[in-house]
Amino acid sequence: MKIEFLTRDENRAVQNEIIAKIRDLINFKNLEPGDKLPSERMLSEKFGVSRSSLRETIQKLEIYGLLKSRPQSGTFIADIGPIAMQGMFKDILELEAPDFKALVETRILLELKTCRLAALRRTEEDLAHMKEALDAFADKVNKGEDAVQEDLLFHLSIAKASGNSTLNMFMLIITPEIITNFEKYHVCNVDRERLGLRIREHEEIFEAIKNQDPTLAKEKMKVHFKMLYEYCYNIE
Amino acid sequence: MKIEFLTRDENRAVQNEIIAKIRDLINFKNLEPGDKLPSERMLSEKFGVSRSSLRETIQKLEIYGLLKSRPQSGTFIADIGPIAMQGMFKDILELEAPDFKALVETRILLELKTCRLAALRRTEEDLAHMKEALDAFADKVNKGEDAVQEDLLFHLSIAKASGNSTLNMFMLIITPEIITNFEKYHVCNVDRERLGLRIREHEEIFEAIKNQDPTLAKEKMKVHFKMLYEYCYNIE
DNA sequence: ATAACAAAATTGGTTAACCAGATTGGTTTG
DNA sequence: CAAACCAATCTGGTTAACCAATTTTGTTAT
Repeated sequence: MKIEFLTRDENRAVQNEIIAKIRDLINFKNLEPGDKLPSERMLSEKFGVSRSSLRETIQKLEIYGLLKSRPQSGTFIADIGPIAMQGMFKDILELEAPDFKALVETRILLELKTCRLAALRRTEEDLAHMKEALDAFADKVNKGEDAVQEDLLFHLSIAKASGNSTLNMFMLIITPEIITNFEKYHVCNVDRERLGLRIREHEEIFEAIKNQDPTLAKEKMKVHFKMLYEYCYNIE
Repeated sequence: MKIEFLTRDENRAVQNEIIAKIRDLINFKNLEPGDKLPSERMLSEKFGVSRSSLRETIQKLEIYGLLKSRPQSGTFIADIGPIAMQGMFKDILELEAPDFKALVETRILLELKTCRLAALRRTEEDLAHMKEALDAFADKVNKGEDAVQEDLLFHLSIAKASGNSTLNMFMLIITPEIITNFEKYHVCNVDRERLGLRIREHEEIFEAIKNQDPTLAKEKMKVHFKMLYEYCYNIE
């Protein structure tokens, strides 16, 4: 158990060292945006790390948009300029692991937006998808079973209906962590009455989106979160 | 040029195939949360793909929180339950590439929040960091040079001051794409008078955060974005 | 029968050799 | 002299062999 975290941290530390070395290389050699980085072989030798570790790190920096690898050609520096590049590197290296509070805070922010956008943009297909998730949640609750998963899937169906793939992606990234923390802190263990209320809230959100009323949808989502919010903050 | 996108899409397509195969495996074999996936060697052979491709895919699914690799032990399925698992897989596979509109929309949402949080939580260190970025921006503008990078770095310093590492991470992810699109569409090419106004807006945001006035900070940020917003929407 | 231990097999991670396509520099040809 | 072409070289991607730690399993001693 402890070892897992240790190796993870070690791994992260190694990767951060490589990131710092790449930053220094770009800085020192005055590499301009669009320039080609030295080949992976050269870099791995120069840095004294395995080529696979280096490739892994490059892939991470590709996610952050700082590098672009082109097959059989080379790895290139993104066109964001040297100053932004150095700033981004600094921030990425200093970035710390998210805590539960940050996750919930972010989730609420994202969902109030996706909800509103979904009301504006949802297609018939989106509605069908949402309805399906809604029914699955209600069924599970009525059976008296745990329904955290179905709950979250309904919210994800809203994110999808928002038509904003960036917001959708962000919701997907935070959702598993949210679920595990919910189960960990037993956020889901609420009484039957409250769960029935939860279904109604979902239905009201769904109806607002169906009727293309963004203001109402957001308002209903806010109410939905209000209970969750105070429940979460009681834990900490 | 065209080839780059082709190979990227091909790569993505291959990865998505592997993701689908992993999903089917979990589904078909009724693997429970916490269960161990077959070894990388077995999977790569079974799927008919290279082990490195498989590892790459596993790493991607680790980012989304669906899998957890433990050295010398195995790859394990996250504790989010089978239903959430299948839903997540579906959404990830259907996720499409973000467009500029989605990026700007997301950015504005994130920044109105980070700005507010920064006003509540900023430390003295954060303030110093922000002030530095602010001055760098003003200097560059006063010299009549392009200052898109400094502009964005000021905004990133606010994200950092928000004390929410998830929001900070999301800002880091979208920023490079924002910069390149800004330069592509020449969003930065505005007249001197407007740039002077931009500096004042930054200063006002900074002051509001310094004075720990979240409402004012958000309001000032909203004004700041109003100009940007209408400018962006004129392009499309 | 059970607990302790050790050896063998299995694991993700690493390294090194290999591949196909892109780049480049020199040569040829109009 | 310039443009076209071709082969040598360099690239990221792939494959296969290797490593160290872990897990399992069989054996032994109590």
